[in-house]
Amino acid sequence: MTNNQFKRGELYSFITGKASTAIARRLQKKFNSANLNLTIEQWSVLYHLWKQDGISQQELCNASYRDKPSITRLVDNLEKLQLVKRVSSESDRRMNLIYLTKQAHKLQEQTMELANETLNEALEGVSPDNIELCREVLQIVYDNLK
Amino acid sequence: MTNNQFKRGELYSFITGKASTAIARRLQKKFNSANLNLTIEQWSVLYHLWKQDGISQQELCNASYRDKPSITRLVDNLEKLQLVKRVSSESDRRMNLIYLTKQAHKLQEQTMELANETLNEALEGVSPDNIELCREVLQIVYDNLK
DNA sequence: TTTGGTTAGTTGTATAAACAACTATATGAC
DNA sequence: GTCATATAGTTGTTTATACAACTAACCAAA
Repeated sequence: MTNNQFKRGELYSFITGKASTAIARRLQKKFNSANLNLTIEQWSVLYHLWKQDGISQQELCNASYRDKPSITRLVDNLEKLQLVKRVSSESDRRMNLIYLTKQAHKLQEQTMELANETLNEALEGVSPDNIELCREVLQIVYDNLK
Repeated sequence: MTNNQFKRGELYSFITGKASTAIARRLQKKFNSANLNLTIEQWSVLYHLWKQDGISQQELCNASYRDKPSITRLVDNLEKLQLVKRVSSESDRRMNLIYLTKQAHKLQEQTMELANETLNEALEGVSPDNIELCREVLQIVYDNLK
């Protein structure tokens, strides 16, 4: 019984923590080695803005699965680093539209390359089919819980 | 090129964040609903102590993939909650051996049941074979990066 | 037994997440 | 138009993580 519980627990630990934190740490170390003064969380916000610039903080919340205070503070820090600018929306003055600076645009290519590099290292020895299957399982997990 | 980068990025987000944080959040909500005044991180430390009581903080670091300051503070908070006690080792006075309290032992069954419940909800609709395959992929990812 | 290096743990500081309480703006019913 | 309600964002507080610098204890070579 207890034994069985711990078997599930091992499964739990694989799904929740180990692999994902290992990837994040590896990428963070690559950023640090490249003297990019940027956290993975800040990068993940830039990532959404590279896809679509000038979206609101609320849209950043939805895209990055964070709550509003988290985005407020991430945008605060990104503004301090002069990587984004808050621009009050003309049509709805409650909204801040977040725009990338020139400096942030310059970061895209280098950081995405480091992210791809990290992913290649992480998935070495895993077949494309198994990568896709794993991705599908994780998507189902997310959909089951959201 | 940029397009290709973003395809990898999507894969990246699945592996790193969404599924695992969704599971952790769901379990935390179950703890809160049950009026268990306990964070997932605190629970994960108790989890290792349920397997083996009286291990050192360093062993907790290794088991839970955290650095020493993280464990120091988690043990601080668990001590405040009267769930563990630090006992200085007789054989090596540098070491603290961490022991569960009676109260912590009582939490095991209930919290493991909630964890199993969460895992069942998360993996609904995923075949055992695919669960195992996904677990193996995540193990390889971890081994590749550690 | 002294010295130098290693290991276990703590403390300081910065960043981030979760939750609650708050302000300001917009919107819809009347 | 006024008022209730909803939405966008901010602020305060607690907990957690990462990294660096630190103390205390151990250990081994001289």
